[in-house]
This record gives sequence, C-alpha cells and structure tokens, in this order.
Amino acid sequence: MLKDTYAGDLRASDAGRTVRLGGWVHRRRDHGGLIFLDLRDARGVVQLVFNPENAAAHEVAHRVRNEWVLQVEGEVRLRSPETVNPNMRTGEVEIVPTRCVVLNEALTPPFYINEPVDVDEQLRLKYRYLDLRRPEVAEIIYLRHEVVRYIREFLYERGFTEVETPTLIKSTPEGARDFLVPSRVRPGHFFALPQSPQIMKQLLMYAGVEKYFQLARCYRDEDTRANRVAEHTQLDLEMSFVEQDDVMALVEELYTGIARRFGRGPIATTPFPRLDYADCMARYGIDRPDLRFGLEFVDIAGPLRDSGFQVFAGALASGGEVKAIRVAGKADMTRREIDELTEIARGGGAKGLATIGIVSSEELRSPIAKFLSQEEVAGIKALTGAQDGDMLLIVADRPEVVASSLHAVRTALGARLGLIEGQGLSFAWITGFPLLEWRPGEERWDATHNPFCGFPESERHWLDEDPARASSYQYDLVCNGAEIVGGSIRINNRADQEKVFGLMGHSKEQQEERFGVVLDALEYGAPPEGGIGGGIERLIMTLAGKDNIRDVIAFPKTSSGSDPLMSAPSPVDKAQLDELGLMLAPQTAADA
RNA sequence: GGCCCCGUGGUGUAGCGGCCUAACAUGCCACCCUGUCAAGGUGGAGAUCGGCGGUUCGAAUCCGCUCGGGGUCGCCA
Repeated sequence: MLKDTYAGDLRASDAGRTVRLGGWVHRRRDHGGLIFLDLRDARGVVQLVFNPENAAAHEVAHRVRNEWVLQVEGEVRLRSPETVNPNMRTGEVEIVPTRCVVLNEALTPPFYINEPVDVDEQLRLKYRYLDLRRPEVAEIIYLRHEVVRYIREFLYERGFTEVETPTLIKSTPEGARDFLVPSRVRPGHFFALPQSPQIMKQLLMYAGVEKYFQLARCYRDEDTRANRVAEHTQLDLEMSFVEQDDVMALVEELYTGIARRFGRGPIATTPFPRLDYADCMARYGIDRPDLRFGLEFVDIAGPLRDSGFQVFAGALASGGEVKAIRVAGKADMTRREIDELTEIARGGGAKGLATIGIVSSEELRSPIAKFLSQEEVAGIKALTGAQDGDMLLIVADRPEVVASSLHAVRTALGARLGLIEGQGLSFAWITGFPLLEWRPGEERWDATHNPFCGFPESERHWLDEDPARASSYQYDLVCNGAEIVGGSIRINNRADQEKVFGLMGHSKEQQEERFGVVLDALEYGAPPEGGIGGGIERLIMTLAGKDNIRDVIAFPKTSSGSDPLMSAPSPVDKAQLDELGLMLAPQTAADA
C-alpha cells in the first residue's frame, strides 16, 4: 500500500507513530521558512509541518498547490499546547514529514474544494468528482452508506432474504410514465424500467420466500421536484403471514434504530403516534403532516352557517368548509407578512386569506370584522381558543381547497416562525386511507396506494355500495412532513383483485394482459402478505436536514433529467437505431 | 405543457440606459515572510456582461426570441 493510515483518523494517542499518508493538498500556508500543508483524505484533514532543515521535503511543500496528490512519511507529533487547533478533529497532532512525494499534480479546480461556498449546481455536477471531495458533500454520501449498511444488517439479522429483481420489465400504461428500452431481438417491442418491484416482490411471496427485501432502483419518467428525481432507490420489503401491525412494528423498530443512530436530533415521540387519515386531513390538510409543530386547523363552521359574510356562509352553503389556524401572539403581524401568507394561500387554490387579529378583547384588527356579528366572533374565539394577541388565519372554500391552501400556509408558518429549527424527528403513522379515489376526468376509480392494496373484511360491502367509503390496509410512515415509507397488506385472492381492477375500469381482457401473472398466481396458494417501499433519498434528506434530493445522490441528474457529468442523454448513431428498428420523427432527428 | 426566478473575470457577488475602456471579495501568478490553521504583506494577470435579434445617439443595464439552470403547478407515490 502507498499509505498505511488515514490522515483524518490521527489523534493524540497516535503521537510517536511513524505513518505513511496519502491524500490531497487541502490548503497551504507558506511562511517562507515554515510551511504548513493540510493533507486531506477520505477521513479528514491533518496538518503537515515542513521545516527548512529537511530541504528536499521543504522544496516539495513550497512547489505543491491545492489538490495535488501527495505521499508523506513522517512522525505523528503532539502539537505544543498553544498551537493546538480545537476546531480540527486532528487538531492535537501534526505530522513532521521526513519524505514527501508528489504522486500527481492538479489543475486549479473550477470551484473551492476547501471552503463550503455555494457554487452553481450545474458546475458542481459537471465536476462531480471534485464536488464529492468537499467534506460537507462527501459526508452525506458516507451517511447514506452507513444508513444502508444499518438497514441491511438489521434485516439480515431478522431472517430477510435479499433478492434482486429485473430492471428490464414489461411496460404498463397506468401510473407514472415508463422509461422505455427498445428490444433489438424483437424490433418494435419495448422493455420498461421498473417504477418499483411491486409485482415481482409479490411473486416472491407466492414463491414462498416469506421475508424479502431489496434496495431497488426505481424509475419514473416524470418531471422532477426538489425531493423527486427520475431514478431513485427504494427499500423494498415484503413479508408473508403478517398483518398490518406486524409490518408496522418491524418498520418502526428499523426506523427508530436509524433515527437514534443517525438522526441529528431526538425522536419526538416513541412509539410513533398513529393518525387516522380522515382525522389527519381534517387537522393538517395533508396526508404527510409536519408534526414538529402544532398550528392545527380548527373547523369554525358552527357559528358561521348563517353569517352575513357571504364568503363564509356561501362556502358552507355549497358544501364547503371554513377553517382557521391560530397563530399565538401574532396579532401584530405586518401587512407584508399577511400579504405573503395570502399569496401562499392563493397558491394552494384559495381565493384569499381572511385574517382576524385579536388585539384585545375589545379591539379586532381585521378587514372582515365589520361583516361578522359579535356572536360569530365570540364563537370563533371559543372554537379556536384564541387569546388576546393571537392571529387567526382563515380559509373558506371547497374542502380540498381549504386543505391544500391552509396546508401551504401552515408549512410556511412553521418555517417562518422558527418552529422547525432543532426539532429533531417527528414520526407518525397514517392509517385508514381510502382504498379508492374517484378520478373525475377519467370517470373511474383509482387505487389510492396501489391496485394490490388490500382491505379489511368489514369494508368489503362498501365496494358495491359506495367505493369511496372503503378504507384500506395502507400504512404510511411520515417524518417531518415527508412520506418516507408507504405500504400495505396486499389482496391475496383472485376474486378481490378482479373486483378492484374492475372498479378501476379494467376490462377482463386488460386485466389478463397487464396483470394476468398476478391473477393466476393468486390461485396457486398465495399466502397473506404485505410490505413496504421506503425512499432512501428522502430518508437521508430527513436525517441530514437537506431539502434538495440531489445532495444525497452521488451522481444526480439535473431537474430536467440530464446528466452534465456524462452529457447524457445524447444522440446515437443511425446504425444503433437501425439495429433496433427505430426511426426518429423528422423534427427530433433534425435536432440530433 | 403553464407560471416564477436566475445566467457579469476561475468562484461568489455588485452594477440595472451614458459616471463601466465593468466594481468588490476570494481564487490564480510572482516576490517577501519559521507556528500558521479562511496565515499575513507587496505587486500582477484575469470577464465585453449565456446566445441571437431589436429599441436607442448610446445597452451588462430596456424589449423579443432562444439555450442552460433552479423552483413550482400539472404530472408523479
């Protein structure tokens, strides 16, 4: 080996050892006589001290520049007390090189590696191999490794079998858009990349594996978001002979362990609280609430049903809702803050945001106060528990608009009022989801979770009577406002599966064509089973407190799905297309 | 596909009709300097302002188109 010790691992206890190091010049401080070099490797940085007395090494130290690759031999020496650097993990020691060899020179990098400066993301991605040298960037990649390793070991210990499933599979038209891969052997035919190994893992259960998991790459050809990319990794897990609580218990143990070991703060509540979907929607307007803070919605319809204020009364008369968020002590919110929150509410679909500042028991600060009777105001105060000095933010609209707009307001408030800082990890389970939701444009039912999601026997009658009211065996684990796990107990007989497919508008022929394998397999002794899929990137983001998914991926793509590092996607030779039996449409061919 | 924001020396920013033959910081280069750790000092090189077109006596600054990036809605679990 060209090195025998990691620079970043050196501590006071290593004093006196002679070590051989290899790494990169992180920073250079040349005093003319004394030269200090910070040598960086995968584990951290250590200071080298070059003295003119060792002329050969000193000459090298004078000549080197940032990011040159060095091999250094020397003794680990305790620093004198006044020169100890408490800000460095290796700050109690330094190396006095007896020998210093330049293994490679380096151009000046296009951005700072030794300072945590925000650099244009595209430039970082183009030089990702340099970006990953930055300690604060690499740290998350190592974190990801440790978390994944923890997950694997946890599941191995509990008897899970890791099985790989194909990445070239059959395309199905519903759900997200598939990435397609043309077949050379059968021109005109295509594979799809899997959106998840859902069917394969169910088949593994039918095959008798009983406890399966995989860290599965999943692909969706859809536009990206800050927390969503085209290719991601999912902890895919499935168990046979289990009920909902069994899966949840195992997942909770796993994620509790991860959070305790890798979280940057404590877990707010263990065991994880459970919220019923309907209750959750009523209080937070979203099925993945951020529970690090309160600011729950309060239904204030009661006193307003016959209000003279048409915005409220009208919304209620047409089946809508009126809900408020009470913000303690913010009656003095500035005009500008109110305007910004109003804009956020509009972004969620609301036509406006009504505000009532409770300045004192006599005085209200509110553009709508003049439309409200004293009884109405008293009723609102009673329901919300508003005290003097509080601010009420109110939206009146259709239930889904109230939910989305007040959720947006609530989330913004959480950030603006500093309620999420240093709050650790607030997990919760959401259960009692509806099995199906109506797709107005398509005039059919769609699975809330996935089409294989099962339901309690007690819900069966709703499938015929009122499918919207059937609840399912779905369970989601949320943390700090992100859904990090979603799963369900699956349907395990052909009749129920056909029933659900039928409600989703699939004809017998379509069911046979798309899901025939599953339907057939269900008739050959399928065990009761269920499982989860958990996004690894979202988990790491939550643990690391990052809000950009690209930060937790070693080689991410841009938001438009391109790869600045490898310049992908790219045109291909005509010969390659010919081989696949493909022709480009005229306008796209011209671009190439 | 819609909407919003961004694109100025290597990097990060300022400048937002003439004072810009573009400023600041940092990096880079040279020299000085034996205890620094964002080392310090002196000097120097370095961008025509993403691209194209237009308005104007005059554009980095205004307008249009376009390319690239970021966010968001649609879409997506």
